[in-house]
Amino acid sequence: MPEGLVSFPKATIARFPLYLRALTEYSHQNIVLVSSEEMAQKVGVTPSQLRKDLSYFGSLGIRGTGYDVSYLLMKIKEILGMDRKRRLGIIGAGKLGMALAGYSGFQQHGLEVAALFDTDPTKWGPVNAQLEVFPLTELAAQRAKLGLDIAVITVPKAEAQRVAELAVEAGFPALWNFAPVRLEVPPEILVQYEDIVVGVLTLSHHLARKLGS
Amino acid sequence: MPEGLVSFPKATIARFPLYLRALTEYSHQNIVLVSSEEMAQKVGVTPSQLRKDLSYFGSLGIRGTGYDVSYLLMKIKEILGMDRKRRLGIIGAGKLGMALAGYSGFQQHGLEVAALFDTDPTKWGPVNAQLEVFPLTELAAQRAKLGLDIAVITVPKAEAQRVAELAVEAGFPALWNFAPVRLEVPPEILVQYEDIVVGVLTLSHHLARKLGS
DNA sequence: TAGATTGTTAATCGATTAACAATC
DNA sequence: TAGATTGTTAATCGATTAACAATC
Repeated sequence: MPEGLVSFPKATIARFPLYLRALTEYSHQNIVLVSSEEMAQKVGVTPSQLRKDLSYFGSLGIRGTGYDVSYLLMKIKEILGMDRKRRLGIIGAGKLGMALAGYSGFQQHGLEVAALFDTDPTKWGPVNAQLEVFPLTELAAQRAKLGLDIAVITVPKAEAQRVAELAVEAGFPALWNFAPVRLEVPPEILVQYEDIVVGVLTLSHHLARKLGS
Repeated sequence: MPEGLVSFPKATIARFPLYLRALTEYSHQNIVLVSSEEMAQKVGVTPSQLRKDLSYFGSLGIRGTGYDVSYLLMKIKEILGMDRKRRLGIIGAGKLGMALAGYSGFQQHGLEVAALFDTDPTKWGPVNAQLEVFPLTELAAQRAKLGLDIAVITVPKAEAQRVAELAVEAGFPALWNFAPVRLEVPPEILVQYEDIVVGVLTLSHHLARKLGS
């Protein structure tokens, strides 16, 4: 299927990070080939769905044989934009912001926390050898200087909208928002919402139905 | 629509925490009535979708008038199982586990971190006045004693499956898994997966398409 | 060639939206 | 009653699955 300017099912894209992980593991185990059957089972989807998902991006397997692990790994990294390093700027150097800054899982996915920003002067300064908390007023300057791609919003709910607007003005093309509010931004800005409470509340709902309370 | 033993669209349930938040805010602002139009706009869904979602749980509004904020709030809390307090036991007192234990947003959603567990003896003991890290061997005993409902898995990937099995043996009906692996558990056990990297990688994908790299 | 497994089509399933009758 | 807004139906849209032809 030719690519062109089409966009792909949201649900498909959301499964690619899972495929990525499975393939990384196969690669570490020196497994060279996998079938859709085997990999689907590992990831928890149907073989049909796995093949369909991959087919949106071309003919990535070998009929009668399966998928070449390292080739597919490369393609999926490309699809997820991991062939180029993405730099994150975290706005809000509170508990959550600092916890994210210290998260070790980003690196292996081509992501790097390159700066933090805060309005509180007591927080300004180096965090470690590679990382510094800057005044929020330096957002635009540091975005350009450090080549930041994604603004991570970890400020309190009440400040999230204002901070989002600052990030847009500063030239960020994408926002990753941890504040539990809907952001009003121009349509060309990409926004990803992250909400820790949604998952556990749906669990709570199912628990209530299951236990009858 | 009568309830019976039917289950509701997953996507519908996932939107209820958003409705909950909007209603909580209206309530704080002493707003008594809202229309589906107004509330949908705030949450970022269509009015049709909001009304459809609510309609699965009965006739919760007043035709010609709108929805009574406090009544709807009560119903949604009920639907999400928030009428009863849910107690969480966090397995893995590492960085992530401790960060979750300190998260202040749980309380207002009827959730409470009531215990932590770890195999490392240097971590055992009180965290603060209300919270203690227990040896993992005490999982079953403390689950029963403290009335824990949900096991939160924050151990490294390699240990997640083993820990999940221990939690099931200990009698937990639900698991909230932060380790990036699929868990094999009996079908009656509820499992919710949480994966911080999925969101930002889909953002990275869209960014790659948007910027052409 | 025979066996295996992909890539793709068509059928099915589920979720969203638009429109409007019901009713406050 | 007239105006407003819900609850619900039917149409649309999108995603998943099953089946199989293509092909290694």
